[in-house]
Amino acid sequence: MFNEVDKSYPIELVAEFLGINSRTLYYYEKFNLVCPLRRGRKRYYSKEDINWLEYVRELMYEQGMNLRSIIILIKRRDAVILDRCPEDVVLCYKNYLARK
Amino acid sequence: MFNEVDKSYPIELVAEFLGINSRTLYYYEKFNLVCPLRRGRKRYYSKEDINWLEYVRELMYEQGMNLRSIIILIKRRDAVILDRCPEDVVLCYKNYLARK
DNA sequence: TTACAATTTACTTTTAAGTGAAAATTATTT
DNA sequence: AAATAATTTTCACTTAAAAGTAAATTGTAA
Repeated sequence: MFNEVDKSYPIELVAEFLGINSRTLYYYEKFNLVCPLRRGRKRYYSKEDINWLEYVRELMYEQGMNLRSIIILIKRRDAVILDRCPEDVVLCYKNYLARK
Repeated sequence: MFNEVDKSYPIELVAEFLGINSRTLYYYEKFNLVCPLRRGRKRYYSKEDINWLEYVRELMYEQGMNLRSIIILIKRRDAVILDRCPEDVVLCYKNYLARK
C-alpha cells in the first residue's frame, strides 16, 4: 500500500491505514506527537511518520502508556522510546526532534 | 513530623501526611510501586518510602504521567525517573529495585 | 475476645482519549 | 467571479479506562 516511491500521504489515507479517525491525527499533532509536512495547508505524512505513529499506538495500547508520558520521553530524548524501536522509526524520531 | 530518629510509620499516618486515602497506598502496592516493611502483617513505611511516594505523586499530578508509565520506567531502570529525583529518593528507588 | 489493620469486592469519580458536526478557510472548477 | 469541493479548525460532546474509595469481611496480635 505505502510503497517507497511515493513520499507522502494525505491524512485520510493515513487514518484509514492506521484504522483511526483523522481527527485523532489532528489531536496527536496538538500534542506535538507528529509533525506532517505541509504543502499549502494540506498535510502530507511520510512513511516514517506513519511508522512512528504505529509505534506510538503500540506504546499506548500494548504498553498502557499515556500521551503525556510519551511526550515527556520525547522531550527528554529518552532511551526508552528508542530502545525497542525499529530502525526507520528511530530515524523519523530523530528527524522529528531535529525540527523542533 | 517525620524525624530521622523514627525509622518507620504506619499506613494511616503516611496516608494522612500525603493527603491521600490509605486505600490508595494499598492500590499503589498492588502495582509494585512501593513495598513497605512488614512487621507481622502490619505495614511500616520508611522515610525514603514516603519521599518516593511523594515523587511518584509529582510525576502523576504535575507531569501527568500515568501509573503504568511510571512502572514501565521503573522496570527499565530508566534515567528519566532518576534524573530529577532528590538524592535520598534515588537511594530508596535503588533499594526498591534491589529487592525485586 | 476485642480492636485494629489487611483484604476483597464492587462501586464511584475523574479525566484522558477520541469523535461528530458545523463553521471557517483555502483551493478548484466552470 | 461565483459556485463548488476539500481540508482544517473549533467547540462541545461521548466514551472508556484509570484512579481512587466505601463497605463488608477476614485475619491476627495483644
